[in-house]
Amino acid sequence: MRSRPTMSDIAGIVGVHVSTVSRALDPKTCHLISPEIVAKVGEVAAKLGFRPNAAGASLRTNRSRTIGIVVPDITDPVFPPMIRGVEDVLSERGYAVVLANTDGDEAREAEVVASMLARSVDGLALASSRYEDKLIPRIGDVPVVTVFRETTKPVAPCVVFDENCGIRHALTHLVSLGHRRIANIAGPRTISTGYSRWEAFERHRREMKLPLDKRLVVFADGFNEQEGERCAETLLARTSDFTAILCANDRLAVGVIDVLKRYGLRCPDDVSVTGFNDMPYAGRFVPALTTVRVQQYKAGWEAARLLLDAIETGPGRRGKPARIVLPVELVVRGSTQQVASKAPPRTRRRLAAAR
Amino acid sequence: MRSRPTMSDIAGIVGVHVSTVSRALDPKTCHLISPEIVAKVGEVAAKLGFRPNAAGASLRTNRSRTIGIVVPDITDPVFPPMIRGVEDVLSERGYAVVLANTDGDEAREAEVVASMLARSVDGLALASSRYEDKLIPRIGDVPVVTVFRETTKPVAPCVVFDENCGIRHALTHLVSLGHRRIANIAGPRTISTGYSRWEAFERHRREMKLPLDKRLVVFADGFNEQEGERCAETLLARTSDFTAILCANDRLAVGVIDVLKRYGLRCPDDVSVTGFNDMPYAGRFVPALTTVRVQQYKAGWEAARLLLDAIETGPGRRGKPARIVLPVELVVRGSTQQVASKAPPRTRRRLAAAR
DNA sequence: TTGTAAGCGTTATCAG
DNA sequence: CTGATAACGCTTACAA
Repeated sequence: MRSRPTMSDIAGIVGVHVSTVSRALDPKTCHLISPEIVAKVGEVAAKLGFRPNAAGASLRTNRSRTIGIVVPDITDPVFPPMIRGVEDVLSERGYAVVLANTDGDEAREAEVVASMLARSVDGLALASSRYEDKLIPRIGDVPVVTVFRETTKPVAPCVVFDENCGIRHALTHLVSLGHRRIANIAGPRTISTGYSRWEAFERHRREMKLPLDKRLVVFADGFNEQEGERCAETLLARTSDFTAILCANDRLAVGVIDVLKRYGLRCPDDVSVTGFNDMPYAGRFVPALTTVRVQQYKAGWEAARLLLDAIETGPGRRGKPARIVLPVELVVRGSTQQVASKAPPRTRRRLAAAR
Repeated sequence: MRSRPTMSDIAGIVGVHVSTVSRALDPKTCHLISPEIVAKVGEVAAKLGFRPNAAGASLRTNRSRTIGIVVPDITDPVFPPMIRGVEDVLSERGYAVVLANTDGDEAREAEVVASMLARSVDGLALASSRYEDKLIPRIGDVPVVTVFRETTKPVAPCVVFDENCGIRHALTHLVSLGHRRIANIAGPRTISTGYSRWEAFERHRREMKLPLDKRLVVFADGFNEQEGERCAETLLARTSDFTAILCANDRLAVGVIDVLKRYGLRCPDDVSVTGFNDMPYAGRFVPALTTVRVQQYKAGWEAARLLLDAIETGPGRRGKPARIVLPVELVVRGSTQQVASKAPPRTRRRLAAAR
């Protein structure tokens, strides 16, 4: 019927005071204690299987050696590597990670953040923030970083990807294959990746002097296959006058390709498709996705470093928060191909046939 | 410079004692307090944005409304849906989830479990346990369930899949396609899935009177693509006299298919391959994997229910712990095919050519 | 180098 | 119905 051993238990056995035990056990203060006692205390602690009660320490210090990670949905394959990156950095420093999903719901996000704050997390990594975020300023004085995403106003440090460069690479690639009429399945502009990938597409479309046709741009309400399908349907209902589709992420691209197939259009033969993220296994899909590779694990890793910095330097918030932009890389695979040279584009012909 | 509001703050404002505030705020005890005070307290709490300090409560009650999930690697696609299942059940009940990876390392697992126990988790969901597990009995009196895996001795409730049935389905399927010489890339027998899938293979191989050839069985040291590749190399170095390979999971199968391709063998034309788990996107791979679908999300969901039961009924340890076996389903896709009818098998011919 | 004592925020027990 | 009080396990001035 023994409950967990406490410092008093150890103190009792060794014959010293709890505070001595506390000091002996803490690497930062154990030099204040005579080596013999430190040894003795360590020994007894080990024998009893002592584990400091985090609640006691947390109550006293207002720190919990716990950080929170908030993601829209852990089931989206881009997040696990990021989470792993955070965990690898933090667990080495003795931090535990509490995880929550929001499904992109703002109210839910507020709830889970509140629940984490109630648990005195020492920091928060948010992969769920909106571009115009109202939540972060309300968090107060616990360090926050955003990862994969950022906010319009630089209210917290962030780790993001070079979206602009990624889109430019994808577009340049398509153009180099002879594509001119390129559709864009864009992400939700309410979150930074959606916004900036769309903006980059428009910018480079202009710079590359590609034709402007508003029908070729469709906005998804989320980054998933289902939305990819819906947007592809919308696109095809508007026009079939395109030879390539640039998608704001891989899951959208997957949905798009499904719909193309359903309409009797082949990818890449009839329509080239690009994604973004290089999600795990994207190279094994049929067709293998041409996409922009981002460093998911690295992003989590860097976010954790940022968080540790902020936690350990205290609230020394001077100047703008850090903004780490990770480089990206185009990965050319099977979903893109030289445009069919002869007019009329196969797209149009096949679509007509499919109807 | 305001720190987080506490119950005393509320008590001060409302003009009652902290204990009254505590009672008023707790749904279980608020009926003891006059409705007006309950209302008033609730109001002030809301206005201040009060959040109970979990550390205080935890210190007092020895419960934290937190549970731990331990997985080998969150980056393995089978785990996120399971984790999501756990989270969905628990977060609704106000529990937070702390997550840790072990990479299958026993010492690491002991560490993270200890770290979670130090944080007074109310329960533990382990997807990282070994078949002969020494850790669980040492955990003491906090409820544990294993998920995806079980232990030889039923030391904790578990949620597992009907491995035996799954393997039987896969094998029956291959046999119905005319395959007789079927290799098995088995998982590590140190964990229950590896062991029971291998055992099921042997059992049904005998029952179906398939030829016994020890060269056709190779054991992986882990459930990943790299091990799949290594085992396929080993297999091919031993013999090429088989027409199908049953793999203990999808990631092994993916690795196996890579190696086959490298050797100039096509899947499924030359060799049929089956996986296990139906990991996310397995149907989009090339070739689309024929595999055994398991209910990953459901497993997490059930595990969480089991944990809640155990937590809320207290240590009512009577009889054997629950063992939930979830049904599985064969999903036939593109990686299996009728065996080439004419001898000699193409396998042998192509392999010779490849050398 | 070690002991003392206070207190972190909450809840449970006991009075009133 | 409400208040007083103690205690959970730990850290940290401060005192010795």
